[in-house]
Amino acid sequence: MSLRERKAAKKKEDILRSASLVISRNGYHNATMEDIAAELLMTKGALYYYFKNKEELLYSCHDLILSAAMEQVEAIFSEDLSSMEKMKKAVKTHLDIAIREKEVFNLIVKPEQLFSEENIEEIIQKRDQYAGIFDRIIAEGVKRGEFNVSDKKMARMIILGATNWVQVWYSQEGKFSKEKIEDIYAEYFLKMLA
Amino acid sequence: MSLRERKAAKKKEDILRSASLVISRNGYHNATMEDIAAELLMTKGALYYYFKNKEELLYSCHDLILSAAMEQVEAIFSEDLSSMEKMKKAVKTHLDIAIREKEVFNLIVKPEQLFSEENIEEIIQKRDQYAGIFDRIIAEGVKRGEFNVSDKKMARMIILGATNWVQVWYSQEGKFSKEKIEDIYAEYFLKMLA
Amino acid sequence: MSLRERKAAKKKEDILRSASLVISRNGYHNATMEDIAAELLMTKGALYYYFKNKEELLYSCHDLILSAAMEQVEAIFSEDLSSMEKMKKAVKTHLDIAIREKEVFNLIVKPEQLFSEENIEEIIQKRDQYAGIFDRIIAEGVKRGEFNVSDKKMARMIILGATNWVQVWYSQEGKFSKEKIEDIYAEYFLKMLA
Amino acid sequence: MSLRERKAAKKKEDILRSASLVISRNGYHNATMEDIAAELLMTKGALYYYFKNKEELLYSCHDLILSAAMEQVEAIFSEDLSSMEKMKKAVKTHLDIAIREKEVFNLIVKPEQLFSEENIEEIIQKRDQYAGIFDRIIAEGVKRGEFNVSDKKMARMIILGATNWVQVWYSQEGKFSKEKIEDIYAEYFLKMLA
DNA sequence: GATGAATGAGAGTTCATTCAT
DNA sequence: TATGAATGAACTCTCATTCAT
Repeated sequence: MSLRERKAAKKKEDILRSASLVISRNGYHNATMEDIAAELLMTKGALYYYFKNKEELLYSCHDLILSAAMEQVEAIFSEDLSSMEKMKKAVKTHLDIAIREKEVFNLIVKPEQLFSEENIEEIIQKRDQYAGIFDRIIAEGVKRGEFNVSDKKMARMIILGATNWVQVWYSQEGKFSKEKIEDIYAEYFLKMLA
Repeated sequence: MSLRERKAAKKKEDILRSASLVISRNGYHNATMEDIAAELLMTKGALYYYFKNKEELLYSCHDLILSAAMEQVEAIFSEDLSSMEKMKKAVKTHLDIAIREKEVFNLIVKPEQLFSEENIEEIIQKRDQYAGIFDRIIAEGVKRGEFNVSDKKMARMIILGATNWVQVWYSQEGKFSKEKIEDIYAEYFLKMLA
Repeated sequence: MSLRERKAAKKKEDILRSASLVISRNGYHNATMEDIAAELLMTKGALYYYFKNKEELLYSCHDLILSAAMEQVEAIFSEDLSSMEKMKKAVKTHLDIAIREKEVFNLIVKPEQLFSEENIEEIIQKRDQYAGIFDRIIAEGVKRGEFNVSDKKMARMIILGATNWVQVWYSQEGKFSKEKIEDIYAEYFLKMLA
Repeated sequence: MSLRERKAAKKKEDILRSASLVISRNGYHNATMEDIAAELLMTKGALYYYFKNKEELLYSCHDLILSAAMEQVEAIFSEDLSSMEKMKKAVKTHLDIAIREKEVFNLIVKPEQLFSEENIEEIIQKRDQYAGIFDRIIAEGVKRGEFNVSDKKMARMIILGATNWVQVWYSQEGKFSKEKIEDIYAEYFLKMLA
């Protein structure tokens, strides 16, 4: 990658970060291109130099975070740990991202309403892929005799649902630290899976 | 209440129902005043006779559903049942509404972004009040020795979070019936609380 | 048609007239919705109450004129006249409209570049239909022995091409009156067809 | 002319050719600087090294073609031929260019709308000069007794109008070959002038 | 000479809201 | 009470043009 390309890539990342920020502040639907640009002291026109349109900018934003999350959780699955340990770490990772990326994470929620057909399929697929890692952890745990669940998929949905929800109510001012929350959530889930 | 007032109240309810429908169909941000009015064969101008503005219409919409939910869950709490039974019924009720009212239910999720200061406080308060009933069920269960949890509030958050999340992925075509989902969810939660 | 409807229809016509005017003044591509609205002391937003979008407004504009032209020329064809008389009158009518509606008439020229697939077919069809009347006049003249042409279609193309071109150079200030132009054109064409 | 200047002149020609191509493909108003540059694997910024702005580029484009046409038709006029032969050849040449340069040729149509005062005068003048050659052919033919027309200018306008119009409907797929069209047009015109 | 990047003005479009009738 | 009509602000997107490097 040439210097130019690296610079451009960096700029794209900056824009994505700015977009994430604005989305977090104003919510997805009130995040205008103007806002996103202003955050970087650019004009909105410049954004179109890097992204075809708003949808693609937002799509990239979403993709960036989901890809990172996937990488991390996949790595955890590959570690040499008990299934309970894996789940504990995976939940913590997921919570960590869900809290940190609050709003952007939310784009995953209703992609059908935000994205057009071009992108929607890839999004759904990636989302399923991500959820699939949790399924594999659970399945492995059941096989190893660590977990005992009546329905694996439903268990995963409860886990991801509850953790996704965290970003709805979580705020720095809350009485619980992020670490504390992560511990308690993991504990409850393991109890549920046991 | 005079006849005129009763007529107006009825019309308001009609509008709210229409709004719920449109929101469920198009998603919150794509529900225009025009759409809502069209559903009732009115013109959008008429809506302003009954509601000050869009926010208030949406607020009422949200309030209607939350109030109904509260009433039902409160009733369950007052019944003469074991805490486990109460929780099971409450979860089922909550799931039932979350699935049926999909989108409108979502207004609860990010009220800060949708409503202005005037309404926001009341919404948060009502939401907390609703969550409080679940807190009371858990507290009662702990006192009675039915439940055994390390942190009550967190347990409630997991339960409501997971159930709220249902509407994100649930769709009639899914392989699980609503009843089946309700049973499994209740089972997992009770295991978690035990 | 109710009073309301008639009022709306009248307004639509006003807009069309205004659009024609602005197009004539600024040229097709520089005629903005703002300009068209300003001409009527409206705001551009109001135009969207009457027309779905700019294309449809322009399409209606074009359709109005072409339809009127068609009606007139069709009537001439039905008259009890010699083919030469018919052609003379048809050419005059065509020239009359081409001169009066200068710019709007030009929309017919390159519809492929201005209109989307939805409208394009209908436009082409109508245009062909209009040209068809001239074809019929020529064919009739040939059958009656009044005209003597090697290729009917090509003759029509020359006639319509030359008359369409009039609006390119014609301007009130020119040394020829409209009537004079019409006479000379007709004379030349008849000589060509003889 | 220095080497440098010659190089620049060559590049200018390349750009003009590219511009013609893009205009022909997309139509005048949809030909962006970006498109024109891309055709030459340049960036649009570079175009501004050779041309002051878009208008001047387009002006040059137009000028190039008109100049070439003028040269050819002027040469025909100077040949030792009957007026009828001259007109036949001139018409064929004109048709040839009109068909080949379709869109660019169209710039001539409404120069008032495309060019600013700076260029407009020169364009009109050149256009009149070009038309003048046809006038001279006709005048010569009249003097020689080959042609018999009531109004020379009008005759020329019909001829150029009809031929200009060709590019509106002509397309390779048509049932007539370019040669056939040229023959028929010439035949009709000569009949008209006779 | 040429590029990548940015600007800024303006276009079309949408929609909550208002108001005379 | 309700409607038709209009407003105005906001938004996405485009493109000719500029300029440091």
